[in-house]
Amino acid sequence: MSSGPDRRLYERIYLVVQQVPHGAVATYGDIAAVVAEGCDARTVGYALNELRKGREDEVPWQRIVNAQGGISTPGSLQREVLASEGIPSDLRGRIDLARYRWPGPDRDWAAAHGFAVPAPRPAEPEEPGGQLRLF
DNA sequence: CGTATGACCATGC
DNA sequence: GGCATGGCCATAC
Repeated sequence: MSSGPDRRLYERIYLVVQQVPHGAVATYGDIAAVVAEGCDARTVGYALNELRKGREDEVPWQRIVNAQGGISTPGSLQREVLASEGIPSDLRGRIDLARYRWPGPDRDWAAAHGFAVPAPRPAEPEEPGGQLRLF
């Protein structure tokens, strides 16, 4: 069964992206791990690219960044919007994932929508050398 | 149906 | 740390 959902896959990707709250970011790989059905990081980027045709305001595409905390979209729009949401980027244009990364979808929500919830990974080590957290 | 492309990622040098 | 390569999966032609 479930053979060949085409654009349905995109809708599922959008659904997961919509779970990323204001003030947080997720990586393409994070989204793919939740969708997990014939979906990988690249497919997520492919799906989000389709949003540029008029659905930008339906899905918080700006909260999706690459695995290095960098912005993969051209221009500075995404970085500006994230900054307005309280997510700063350093001089290299990278976001502190250890601090702003979305922990994943709510377990009940995921189960209700048939998504697999990947096991929570051990907290990533913050930058050694005295990275001072503000809290 | 083979080839090329893409808002990716992990690995190796 | 940066650059090159392979792998990954879905679409377009």
